[in-house]
Amino acid sequence: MSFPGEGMAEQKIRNMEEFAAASGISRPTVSKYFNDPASVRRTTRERIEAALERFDYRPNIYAMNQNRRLTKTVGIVVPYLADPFFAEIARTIERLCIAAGYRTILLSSHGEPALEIENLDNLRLLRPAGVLLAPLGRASDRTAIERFCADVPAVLFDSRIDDVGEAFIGSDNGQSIALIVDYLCRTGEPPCLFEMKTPANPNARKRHAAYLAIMERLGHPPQIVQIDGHDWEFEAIGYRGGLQAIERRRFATDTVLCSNDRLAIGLLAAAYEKGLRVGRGHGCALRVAGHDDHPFARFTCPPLTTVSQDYAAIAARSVEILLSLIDSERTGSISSGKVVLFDGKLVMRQSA
Amino acid sequence: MSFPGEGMAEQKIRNMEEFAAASGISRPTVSKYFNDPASVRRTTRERIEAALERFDYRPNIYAMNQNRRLTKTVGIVVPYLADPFFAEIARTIERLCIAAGYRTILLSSHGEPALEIENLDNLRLLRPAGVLLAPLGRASDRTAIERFCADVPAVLFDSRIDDVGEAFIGSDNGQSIALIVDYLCRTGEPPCLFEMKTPANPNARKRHAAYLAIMERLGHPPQIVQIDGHDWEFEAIGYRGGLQAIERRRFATDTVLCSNDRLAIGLLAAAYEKGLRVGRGHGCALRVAGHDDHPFARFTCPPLTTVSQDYAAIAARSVEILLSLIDSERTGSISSGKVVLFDGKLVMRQSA
DNA sequence: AAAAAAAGTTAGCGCGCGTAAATTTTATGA
DNA sequence: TCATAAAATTTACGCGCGCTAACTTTTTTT
Repeated sequence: MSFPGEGMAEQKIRNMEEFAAASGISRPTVSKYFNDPASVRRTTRERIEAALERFDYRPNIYAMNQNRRLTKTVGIVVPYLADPFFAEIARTIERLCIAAGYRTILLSSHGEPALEIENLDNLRLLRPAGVLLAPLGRASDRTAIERFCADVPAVLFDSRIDDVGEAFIGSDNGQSIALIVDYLCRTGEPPCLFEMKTPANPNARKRHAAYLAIMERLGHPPQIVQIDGHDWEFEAIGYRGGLQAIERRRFATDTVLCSNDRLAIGLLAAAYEKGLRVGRGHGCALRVAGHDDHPFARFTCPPLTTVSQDYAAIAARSVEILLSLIDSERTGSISSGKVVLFDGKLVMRQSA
Repeated sequence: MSFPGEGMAEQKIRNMEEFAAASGISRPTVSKYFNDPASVRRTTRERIEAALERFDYRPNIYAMNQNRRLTKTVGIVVPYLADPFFAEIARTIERLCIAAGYRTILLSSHGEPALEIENLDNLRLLRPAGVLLAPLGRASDRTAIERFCADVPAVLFDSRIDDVGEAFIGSDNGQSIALIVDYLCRTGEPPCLFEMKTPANPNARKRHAAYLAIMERLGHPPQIVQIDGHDWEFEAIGYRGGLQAIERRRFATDTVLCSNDRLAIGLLAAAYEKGLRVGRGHGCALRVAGHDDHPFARFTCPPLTTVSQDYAAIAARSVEILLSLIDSERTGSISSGKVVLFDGKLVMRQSA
């Protein structure tokens, strides 16, 4: 029954049964359509889509996921969402997953190992088709993550945990550190490395090692300034550590390479407070470089010279590998611990 | 059958039926327990929890949500997650919801109105118990949000849309702008207002109005510098607009009040590039103040003087109201458009 | 101690969909 | 044209849990 003035407001569709009846197609075929529109005949598809416009029905997610063997959702877990770097890479990943026909669920561990495990436990209940995981790193419960990866197809990115997960996508810290150190040495004094004493992130360790290697190759003695701090508030850590390092004259040269941009932002604030002019011009007392090309690095004073991580590529490749992994899970083929590292690019600004 | 050395590895529990049998309790009672552990007798609860330790069973979320009238999840929608301000307030909200026994699902509209609607559509499918929504503002599809709020208990925060949602929690822009303008006038020249021409956020309009009001009351002519930009990359907008404004000498006084901190961060970068020393000391050409006490405002050069939003209070109150709303939804009582505004506090740093 | 209240048990339906097997219809091509 | 393959349909069952009613047991009250 249709009332004048009600437009398309026909009967309310409550479930797939009713929708199938209204569209003149059997329910199993409609179900097939929703699982893969291309799996039904063109004429059938058109009839369903015509009905779809009239009734705007959408299948019940819970009922779908309860019965499907393969849930059409992928989980995304990042270590610290309040860091715009992770917010942006998560967003890029989300886009790609949705474009591939998956739902997405974004979780942040907020720097807490317990929360990381809780996130994985909760994810497991959702029976996701796959998971993209950027672990906390050192603080992560390796065993728990290993168990999780045994159950769920998982691709790790950003922070590597050796031999965990089906693949790892990240940056080549060796290449990027060599790049920036080489640049700094060519244009001025060799850099000191400014880093946390017990870094949460394994990248920091690789950067440390890469720094030692490149300095040795260039024939300079390594100068490392390690600062305290064990949470994810890197700006605050860099600021406090920077103040101390400046006061105690711990920087052996006038050039500092920070283990990451957020630390550098803190150091810039400390240098400003101490009246040290940062940059490479006349009258500058300090050169400061970072790593990552953080979204805010363009807007520091002075703008931060750094090495970019190609996070668009990291995101794209991570999703690509996960999807193929999900597919091979269905077909039964086996893939193993693939590692993909992308090169960083020098981003020259004013700070060094 | 129990194998030596296997420890607790007893039979695998597949569903609540099996778990109930293993724990010696009937399934309906176990179901009651999972819906509210306090609803069963203490001795029963202890028996269930003992079994829980042996088998680590957890009910199937999809089956639960399919049959429950009230899903134990709340949705959180923020306009732009790459802004640490929203990331942190979202986290605070998450904590509170989880503590209250709810699952949480975090979505970001990423500055795109279409995505905001999509988020709400997807949320609706999840039949959440309630939603905490920080809308995009001007760009939001008011009708769509209204429809959503008619179906789902929703509390709006941060950005108000008049007469939409059951409640709104935010900051008192009138109070906070008066506070900072008054401070700036007492300590130097009266401020110009630095804002976007067509701000995405309704708070910006209220701050504009509040600026006019307080300047009038203090007997100063208002000076407004409006800049172009219509996305959420406020730092970039503030930077470009700041460069132009400085070049064309559009600031009538030496003091600038930015509509928000991210704009201020951009302006600081522009001032630095133009060689304008920012601060309130001798030799400073410009005073810059912001609004919000953004997580990064402490680390700008110079550190940014601003007005803090009490986002802990905003988060707490939003959740509190939503939960009572959900509860009254069950009991049938009716509440109406409550509005709660929190005062800002002056955060004096070095930039003004 | 008996009576009342509370908690637990048994039994069974329903939710909305996936999926498999068997059957019928439609498209393909020689 | 007809045999054959491909697609769609029908039929039927199962997923894991919420929820209710009627009944039984345990606990609390007086």
